[in-house]
Amino acid sequence: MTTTQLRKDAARNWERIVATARDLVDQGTALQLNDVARRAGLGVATVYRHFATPEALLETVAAPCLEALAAHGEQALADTDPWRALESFLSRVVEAQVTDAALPPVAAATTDTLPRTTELKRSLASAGTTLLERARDARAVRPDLAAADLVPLMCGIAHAVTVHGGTPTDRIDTAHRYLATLLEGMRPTPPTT
Amino acid sequence: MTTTQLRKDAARNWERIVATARDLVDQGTALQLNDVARRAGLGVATVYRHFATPEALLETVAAPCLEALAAHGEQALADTDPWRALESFLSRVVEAQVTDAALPPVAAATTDTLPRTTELKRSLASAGTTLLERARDARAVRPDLAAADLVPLMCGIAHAVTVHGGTPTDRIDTAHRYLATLLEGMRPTPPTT
Amino acid sequence: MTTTQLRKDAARNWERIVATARDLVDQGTALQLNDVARRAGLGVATVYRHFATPEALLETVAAPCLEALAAHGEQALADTDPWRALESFLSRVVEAQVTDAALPPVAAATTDTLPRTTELKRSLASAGTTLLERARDARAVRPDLAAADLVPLMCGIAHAVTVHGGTPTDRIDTAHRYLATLLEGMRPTPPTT
Amino acid sequence: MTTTQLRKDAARNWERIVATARDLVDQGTALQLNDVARRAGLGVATVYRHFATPEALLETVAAPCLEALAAHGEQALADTDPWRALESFLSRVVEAQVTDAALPPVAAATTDTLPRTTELKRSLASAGTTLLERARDARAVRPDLAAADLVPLMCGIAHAVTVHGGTPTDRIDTAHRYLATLLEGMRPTPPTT
DNA sequence: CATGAATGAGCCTTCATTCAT
DNA sequence: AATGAATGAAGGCTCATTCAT
Repeated sequence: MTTTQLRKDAARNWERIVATARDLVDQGTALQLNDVARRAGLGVATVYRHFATPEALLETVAAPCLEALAAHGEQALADTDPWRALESFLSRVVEAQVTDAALPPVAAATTDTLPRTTELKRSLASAGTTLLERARDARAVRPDLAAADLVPLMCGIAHAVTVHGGTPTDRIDTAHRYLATLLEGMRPTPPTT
Repeated sequence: MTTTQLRKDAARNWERIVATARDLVDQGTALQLNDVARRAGLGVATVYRHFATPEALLETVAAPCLEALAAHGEQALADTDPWRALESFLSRVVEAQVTDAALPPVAAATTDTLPRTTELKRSLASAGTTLLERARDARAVRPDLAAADLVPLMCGIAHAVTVHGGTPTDRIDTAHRYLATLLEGMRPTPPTT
Repeated sequence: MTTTQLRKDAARNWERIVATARDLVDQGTALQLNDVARRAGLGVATVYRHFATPEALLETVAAPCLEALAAHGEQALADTDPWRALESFLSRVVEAQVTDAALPPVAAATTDTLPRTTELKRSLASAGTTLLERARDARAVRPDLAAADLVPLMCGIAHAVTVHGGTPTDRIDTAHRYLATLLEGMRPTPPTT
Repeated sequence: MTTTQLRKDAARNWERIVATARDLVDQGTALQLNDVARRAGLGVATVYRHFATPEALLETVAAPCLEALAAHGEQALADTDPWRALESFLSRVVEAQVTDAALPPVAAATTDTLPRTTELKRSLASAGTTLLERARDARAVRPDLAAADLVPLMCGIAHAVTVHGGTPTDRIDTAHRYLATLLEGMRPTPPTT
C-alpha cells in the first residue's frame, strides 16, 4: 500500500492536481501551487493540503517515472552480461531525464521533500551501484569510477543535451551519443604492451 | 581601447557595481539589481544605467574569466601536440566553470545580452573547433564528435560536478576525473585485430 | 441579479475600496491602486483582486451615476414634448458631468474596461439618439445634428465649465448657461421670409 | 525685442530643443525634459537651463501659434461687420486648438509658467472681449454672454472634437460644425411677436 | 555654459501562504 | 475536507531633478 487511503473525492482531487501539474511540467512551466489550483479548478488550500510545496508536487509528478526506472534497474540485474546491463540501465536513465522535464530537478536535488522520493532515488542508486560493481568485478569498467559518480554523470549528460538543444527527437539521439562517448571512456584502458 | 571612456566617478561606480556583483555571485546569490545597488551604496537607477538587466551584469562579471579562457585557447593552438592542446584547453574550461559561478549560466545561455559576450563565446568556440579539428586530423579523436558538442559537454561536466557536490577543492578534482573519463571516450576506438 | 454573489467579507472590502476611491475622486486625486489599498486599510493584492486596473475602479465608481442617468433617459422618453424631453435629458447629463469627477474621463474614453460600463454608455447613447431623432422628426432641432455629436458636445460643455472654474454651485449654473446657449443653436433656423 | 540676446551656440541649442519638443507634441507624446534632451542630442541640464519645466517648454512651443492668433485678433478688429469679425476670430481659434496639440493644455491652464504666455493669452482674451462687446452693442449676440465665457467655450469645442475623434481633416470639419452650432446659439433670440 | 551620471522616491505588480467561511 | 479571499513583503522599473566635472 503506497498511499494512505483517501476519501473518494479527495482522491479525485489529488489526481486532478497531479495531472494538471504534469501538463505544466510538460509545457516547461514552473510549478506554482496557486496556478495549479486555478487550472485544476480547485481551491488553493486544497492543493496546499495535498502538497505542501511545489517541490512535493514535482516529486509526485516525477514518481511514476522514477518507479519505472527502478523497475528497469531490477530487470537489468537479471542480465548475465554485466556491461550490457549497466549500459542498458544508464541508457534508460538518460533517456528518461531528457524526455521528462520533471526528472532533472528531482535527480539533481540533494535533499528531497517526500520520503517516497528518497526511497526511489535510493533504490535507483542502489541498482546503479550493484550494476557498476558487477561490471567492475568483470573488468568491464575502470576501477576508479565510484558509484557516487553515476547519478552526477547522468545529470551532466542530461544537462549537456539541454544546452545542445534541438527537437525532442534530436535530444534523445544526442543523449545516446553523449552517453556512448562517456561509456567508452568508462571502459578500462587496455594494457599498453 | 575596448570600452568607451567613462568619467572618473562613473568608472568608480561601475567598478563598485561589478565588484559587488562578483561577491554575490561567489556567494551563490542570484543577482538582483536593486540588491546590488543597496549593497554597493548606490542609487538603483545608477545600477540600471550601467546594466540594463541582471544578465548584462552577470555577463560583465563573467567577462574577465572568459577572456582568460580565450587567451588560453590562443596559446593552446601553439602546442604542437594536437591531443595535448585539446586536453589542456578543455581542462581549463572545465576548471573555470566549476571555479567561477558566473560562468555556467553564461556558457549555457543560447542568447547573450552583451555583444562582448557573444564575441568572447564565439572566440572560445572557434578555438575549441580548431583544436578539435586538428586532433581529429591527427586521428587523436573519434570522427563522430562535432565541434558543436564541445560546449554542451563542458557544461554537462560542470553540472555533474555541481550535482556531485563537495568542497571547492573536491570539485576541481572531480571535474578533472570526469573530464578525463570523457576524454578517454573521445579517443578513436583502436582497431580490434 | 447583476453581480456574482460575493462572500460577506469580500463584499465588505469591495465596498470599502469603492468608497475610498470615491473619496479620492471627489478630492480630484488620480486613482492609484496602492494608494487606495493603503487608505482603505487593505492589502494591495486585495484591491488588485477586485479591480485589475485603476480604470476598472474608476468605472465602478462612476457606475451608479451612469445608471441614474440611464434611468432618467428612460423617463425622458415618456415625455410627450420631444424638445423638452431632449433638453431635460441633456441637462441632467451635463449636471452629472460637472458634479461628479468620475464621469468626464469615463465618458470621454473611447474604450471601456468593464462590460458593464460599455453597456451603460450604450444605453445612454441610445436614449440620446432616440430623443434626438424624435426632436428632429418634430422639427425641433436642426437636421444636420448627428446622434454621434451628442456625447462629444456634452463632454465639451463639461470641459468648458471646468476651464471656466468657480465653486461647485457656480459650475452648475455655468453648465446650464452653456447648455442653454448650445441648445439654442441646435434649434432649426427659422425660414428667413 | 522678445528674448534676451543669447550666445550663438546657446541660441542654436534653444532652437533644437524647441524643434524637438514640437515634433514630440505633434506626435502626441507628453513632453519629458530628459527625453527631449536625448532626442535633441543635448545634455539634460542644458534643456533644464533653457526650460525649467515641461510646461515652460510647452508654452514656448505654443507661443508662435498664440502670436498668430493674437495677430489675427488685431486684424479682426478692423472688420466693419462686428458679427463676421467675431465669427472669423473664433473660427481661427478653434481651428488652431484642434490643429495644434500644444494649444489645448496651454489654453485650459489657469496659471501660466512664462510671462510671455500670460501676455499672449491676455492679448487674445482682450481681442475676444472687444469683438464680443462690439457684437453685443450691435445686437448681434445675446446680452447674457460674458467675455469670460469665450475661452472656456472654445476649449470646450476643442475638447468635444477630440472626443468625437476622426482624422485631422475630419476634426477641422467637426470643429466648424460645432462652432457654427454654438454661434447660432449665441445670436440674440428674435422677439417672439 | 554644457554635460550626463547619480539620485531615490514612488509606482506597479506578483506570489507564497494563511485563515475565515 | 474544501474553498478562495486576503495578505503584504518583495521585486521590478521609471522619471524629474540635482550636481560634480
